[in-house]
Amino acid sequence: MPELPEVETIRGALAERLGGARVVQTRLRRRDLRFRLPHNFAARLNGRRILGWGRRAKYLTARLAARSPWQEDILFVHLGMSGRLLLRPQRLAKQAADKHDAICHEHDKHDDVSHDHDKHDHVAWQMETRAGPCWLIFRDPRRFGYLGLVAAAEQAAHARFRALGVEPLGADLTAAFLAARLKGARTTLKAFLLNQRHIAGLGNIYVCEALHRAGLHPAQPTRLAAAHAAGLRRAIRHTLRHAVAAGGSSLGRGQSNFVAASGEMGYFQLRFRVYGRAGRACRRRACRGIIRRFSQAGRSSFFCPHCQPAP
DNA sequence: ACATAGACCTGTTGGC
DNA sequence: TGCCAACAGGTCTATG
Repeated sequence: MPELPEVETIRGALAERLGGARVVQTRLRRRDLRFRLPHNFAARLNGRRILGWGRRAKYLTARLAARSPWQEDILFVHLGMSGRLLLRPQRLAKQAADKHDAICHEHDKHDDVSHDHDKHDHVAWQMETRAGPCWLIFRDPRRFGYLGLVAAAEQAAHARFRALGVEPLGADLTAAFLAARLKGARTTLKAFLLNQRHIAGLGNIYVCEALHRAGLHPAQPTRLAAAHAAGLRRAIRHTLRHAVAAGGSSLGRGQSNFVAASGEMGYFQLRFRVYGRAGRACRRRACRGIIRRFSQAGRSSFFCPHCQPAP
């Protein structure tokens, strides 16, 4: 789910709903996420006000007000593959929490929201907002996601952040920068764009989409593609901006895997040009190509053989 | 420096 | 219907 557009969509929703909120309490159900939760995690959060919600690459960040004698901290959230953040009104979430704590009787599995707790809800925060109390829930079945805390002044140097490349929608991603990095790399476009050390925030979906928009084959060597840096840059930014405007993507049928904080979901998946469309017609006007899928570094790549000629 | 494979987890889907 | 294999938005590590 969560590539840059999804995280950005969640950030926007949280900023709206939880801007200036105060953490009342933190409930932990399991600490063994991809990385273990920090010690004193709950104690370091409880009582603090959230000054703002941000995003760096695929990380969601919350800036926590200084509490003497400490300084401002950053709470960061990586959603991994299956992570979600859910907002629940106080009453419903309390029922869910109590029910969960009461050690799992069998519970009915239909869609009654008042029973909508889940065995994969690992962390829950009770928040006091302008509009009243509510719960923010971190749910992640696969537990590839994780949370962390870092002093605001040390964020950039933190192990999870220091190696990250430029923001794809930021001013640092210039054609010249991209061309230089492409020339210096000895790999394929697909691997290059997935590598967060160059550009941070793209994942499998948006790399496939951006390469199609740019007319470049995912297996093309980066050195040969350096001449197309300007077009590739444009395609990346175009793809991401459209996806953010559409509220990100939600994959899976019936039940969305991406639910923004307030419950709405993204619609960009309706506009995929290549991702998940193997065997279907290319969507570019007047193109008769059929989308193909192949495996690259263990991940699926999708491309149109007409628009993206083999290297 | 890079490619590949495997690891970490659980859930869903498609074929037989 | 059941069972099983393949696959899924992401890193991270080990090995060649």
